Amino acid sequence: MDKYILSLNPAQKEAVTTTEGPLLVLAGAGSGKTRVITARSAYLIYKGVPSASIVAVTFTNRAAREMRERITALLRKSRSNPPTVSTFHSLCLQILRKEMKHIGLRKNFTIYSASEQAALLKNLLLDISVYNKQFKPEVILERIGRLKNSFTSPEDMDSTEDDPLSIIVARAYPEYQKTLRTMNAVDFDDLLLLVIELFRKVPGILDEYRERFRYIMVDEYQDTNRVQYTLLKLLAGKRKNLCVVGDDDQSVYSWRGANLGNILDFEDDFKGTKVIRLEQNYRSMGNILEAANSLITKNSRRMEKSLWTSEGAGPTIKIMKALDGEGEAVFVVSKILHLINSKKLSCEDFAIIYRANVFSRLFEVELRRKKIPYTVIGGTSYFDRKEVKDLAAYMKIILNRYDDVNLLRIANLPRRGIGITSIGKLHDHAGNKNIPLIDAFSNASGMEGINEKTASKADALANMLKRYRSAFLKGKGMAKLLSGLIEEIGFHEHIRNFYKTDDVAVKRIDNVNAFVESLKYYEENEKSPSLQGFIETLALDDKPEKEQEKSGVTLVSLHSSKGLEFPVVFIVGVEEDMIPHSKSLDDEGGLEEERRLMYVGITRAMRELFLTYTACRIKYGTKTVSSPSQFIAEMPDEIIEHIETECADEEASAEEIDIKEEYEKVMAILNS
DNA sequence: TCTAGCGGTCGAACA
DNA sequence: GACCGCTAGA
Ligand SMILES: Nc1ncnc2c1ncn2[C@@H]1O[C@H](COP(=O)(O)OP(=O)(O)OP(=O)(O)O)[C@@H](O)[C@H]1O
Repeated sequence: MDKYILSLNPAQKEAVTTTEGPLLVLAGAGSGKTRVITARSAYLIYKGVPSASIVAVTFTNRAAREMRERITALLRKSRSNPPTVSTFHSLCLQILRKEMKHIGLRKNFTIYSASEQAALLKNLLLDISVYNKQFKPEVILERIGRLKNSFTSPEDMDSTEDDPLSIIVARAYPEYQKTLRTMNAVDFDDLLLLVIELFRKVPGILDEYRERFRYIMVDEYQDTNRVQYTLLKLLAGKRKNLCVVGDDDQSVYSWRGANLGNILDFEDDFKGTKVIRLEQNYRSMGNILEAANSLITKNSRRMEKSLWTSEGAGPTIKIMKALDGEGEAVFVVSKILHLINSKKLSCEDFAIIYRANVFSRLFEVELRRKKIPYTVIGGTSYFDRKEVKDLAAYMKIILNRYDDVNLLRIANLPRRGIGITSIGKLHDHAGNKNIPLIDAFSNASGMEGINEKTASKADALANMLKRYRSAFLKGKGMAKLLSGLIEEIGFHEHIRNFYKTDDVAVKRIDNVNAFVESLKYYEENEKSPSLQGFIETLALDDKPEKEQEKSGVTLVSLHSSKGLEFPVVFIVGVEEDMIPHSKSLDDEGGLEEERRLMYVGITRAMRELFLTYTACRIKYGTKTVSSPSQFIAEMPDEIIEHIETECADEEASAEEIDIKEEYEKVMAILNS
């Protein structure tokens, strides 16, 4: 520990040893902000503060996991437990699970993912007959989310707006909240909002948590929203031992309500705040830093900060134009191979960073072709696969019998003779009688418009789910149970029917098996495993350590790359309409946020940075001409170098023919 | 009630 | 290109 403290610079040291009162660490990329939080946590414990009194909040579960590991390593000698390190959402979920009775949530409530939210909203719009194809559920959800995150309850909604979308939102929002509660479900926003509601309603509980979390630290503070801010303010209470670190230039989540005001006004909101600036960058070589600095100064709305490095200039920044998306992938991967061989770098030293997750595919194909291992962060994981989501839906309705959305999903999957019309009738019946859908299934016999055969099928389904419910809730041998369920519903046959070709079906079945495996893994590695716990893991994307193998080249979106670092970084698809994204430009301040995103990407690089773009790209199935991003021109000419690609890799042209073939093969694997 | 096939659409990022 | 919703026909 002492040694670690010594390795900090004076400004960092001051931040670490200022343990009481509000503290704002404001600093640019790579200046050691995260390290301050890690060191400060360890320092507090070292000074005798119980670990249980400390909470550090990070933005992603991945970041939380890494920080926990680092702190644990620092504490090795003292044999203390690590403090709570968690995201806002996980932290709030933990609180809600314990205190749910105070705010009317029932046991085993479900967290709805984006697609479940959309399914719920769509059903409900149809029910109250305001469904309008023009306004997609996602658009309405975004508006609802914005209302929720500005603490606008359905009651105090401004009803003076009369454009069609606002009218629909006004009708949908109250229903949406009501339906979530009847289904004993919450969305991501609710996790935080309900905790705030709880704290306001039951001050005793708030006091309890204030006593418990005496020291609060927040990483990536620039990306917190009003709700998160409110939560922090409540928790910090009079003690105000709140330490936040952030960089206004790295605020890239305005679409989730991130509010720069939180960081800009921190000093006003917390009187007596100590502000510490860190100015030395320990991550990047000079040229990289210069490119980042000169880009970001094009933004008008920012806090002045300086950032320097004691490192040399290092290599120039390489800009590369490829013919098309595939050419870009071929170039990047051959460059990686080349650097691995010539500079003794390992795969883990490389990252390929893109604006949109779809980009990962092209690179995955090429990496596989060259047999280079890689890890994709974010995007659609195999937990998002249809067959996995179907099984998860079974588990969710088993866990929470009010979860109509997931019951609807699996009611006739695999086909069991309960068709759309019957489901519609059952749904209406449940709605009229105010009972959960599953009860309508059990009482289907004799219901108008439902024939006996269907009724008995519905009843059988309800019974089966009930049977599994009592078995699963024991929390033991769940993987076996799931296998049994898969068998009983004939899921494998269903998949074989559904996907005509053997190849694809086999892959899908592999996914199913992998899902069973991950449940098994969870059971074996969790102190007190439960169905609920496993499902939460899925919802919060909080996978256990070992399952998250982090080896090989990293593929990651610009957003998720925040906080990471790599010796060599490729930012790909650096094109107009991509970065800046065409859809971002309508928003107020959209261009500046895109520039910050680019800034985040650039500053991930330690030694070498490549930016690539294409001459044309396939968009929505048609070839479109692309042009380099305006951000490229915003970097000083002296430090950039344009390099040629055509024939950069001699093999490439010779292998051209193979590529097509292998491409198809690999795509088939990836798609399954 | 289910399936195949067609046509329209396309707003990315995350817990 | 991929996904969704609709329609025709079994
Ligand atoms: N005092 C120091 N001496 C040497 N290296 C340091 C020091 N502080 C931090 N570093 C190193 O600098 C790099 C960046 O640190 P860190 O991730 O904490 O920065 P950050 O400000 O959180 O960056 P970002 O905002 O870009 O996420 C890390 O590799 C870290 O180990």
